[in-house]
Amino acid sequence: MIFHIDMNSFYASVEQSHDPTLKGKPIAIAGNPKERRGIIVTCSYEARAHGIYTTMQVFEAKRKFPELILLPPNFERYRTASKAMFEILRSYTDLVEPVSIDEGYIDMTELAQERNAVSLAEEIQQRILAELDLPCSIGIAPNKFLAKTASDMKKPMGITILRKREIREKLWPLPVIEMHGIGESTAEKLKNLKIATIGDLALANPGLIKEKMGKNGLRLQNRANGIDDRAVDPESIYDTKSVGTSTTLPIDETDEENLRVIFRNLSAKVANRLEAKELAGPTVSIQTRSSEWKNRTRSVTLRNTVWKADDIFRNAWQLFIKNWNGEPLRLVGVTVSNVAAKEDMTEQLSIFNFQEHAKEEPILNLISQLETKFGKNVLSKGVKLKKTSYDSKTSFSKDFLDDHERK
DNA sequence: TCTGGGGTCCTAGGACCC
DNA sequence: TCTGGGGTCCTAGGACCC
Repeated sequence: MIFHIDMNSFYASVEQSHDPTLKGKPIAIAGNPKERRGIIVTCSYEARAHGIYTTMQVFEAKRKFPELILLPPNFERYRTASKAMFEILRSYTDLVEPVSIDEGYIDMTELAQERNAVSLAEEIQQRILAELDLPCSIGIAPNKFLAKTASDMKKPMGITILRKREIREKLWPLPVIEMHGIGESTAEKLKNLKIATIGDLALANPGLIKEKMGKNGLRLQNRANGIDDRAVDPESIYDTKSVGTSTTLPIDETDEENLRVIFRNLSAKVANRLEAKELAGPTVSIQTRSSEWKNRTRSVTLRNTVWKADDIFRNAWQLFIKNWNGEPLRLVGVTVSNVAAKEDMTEQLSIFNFQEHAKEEPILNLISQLETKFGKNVLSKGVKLKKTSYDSKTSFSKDFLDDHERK
């Protein structure tokens, strides 16, 4: 018995709860109202009634509906409300899995033995409304996928049950694009296979699906048949894989010095967030988006984990300089991935300490540059960094030598 | 309607190991 | 000198979600 709780236009609702004079009014949260590239992040139902929607450009929204009340985001406020909401959920069971700031699953199997599921959902919904002044929709179903689908069916303040035996009647008539996990691209692919509705997908030949769409296709087909065995996992929230930040630039940028400053700032931001979460990781990557919307990523995996702004920046900048052809850039980003809790990396600590205090900085810098340029495999396994010397004879992998020995 | 910023997962190829 | 079969790790790109 899984519940999916989905907060209704969360940011806008939090603002309305914070300032009740905004209730019943068309409001929207916009990234940066003054920026040319600001977009609508969330808007109230009143705003939606006037054709305003998420991802719409701010100037377009204003043009369409001049009376729209625009508010800057206040993420601290949203995080606080989110925490309080999940605390209410946890007062029912520990089996709470936050999915994002405004939605999560709870496994109510045990509680539903003694109490009616709908009345439990009503109570949760009423408590969130009474205690936090926030509306939500709840989906009730035998698994995550159906619960998520159900919570989407009635908004705001809906409670929807989706039983397995109702799939044919309630789920199958919907177009595939409505399905969680299917976006524009997959919908287009399915269209070419003459699959238009979720029912078409459910009943399609699995061999064909596997052939054309791989294992993801089969998973989607299972979901269409109401099959989903994912457990509610309260720990998943602690399982951060990457920490990154990116920014769309005010103008398409071509100036290397400006870009250097931007990369420095992005690296510092990532370092701060890693620090706050006590995470570090060995992989540094950069993202760029050209003025023609061409996206690129470049990454390097180092022998050490990094978390400091300087180390992140040094590697990010090397990656950038190595790959940038001078084209105007609309967006740049920096990410550290494969992260893990810092205290879990005791094995690495001696290397860090050594690196921090090394007198051999030129050597370490050289290694770092080589790694950025040629990848981690520049150094073969079992390389020893000695206190006073670096044994170059045994330290380069075969591949690297084949290509670069002479140099 | 030409589109922000935070993420996760998957695929495919290549290098490498035993 | 060329060959199986099992596997891991890394990189780049893409789809998707909120």
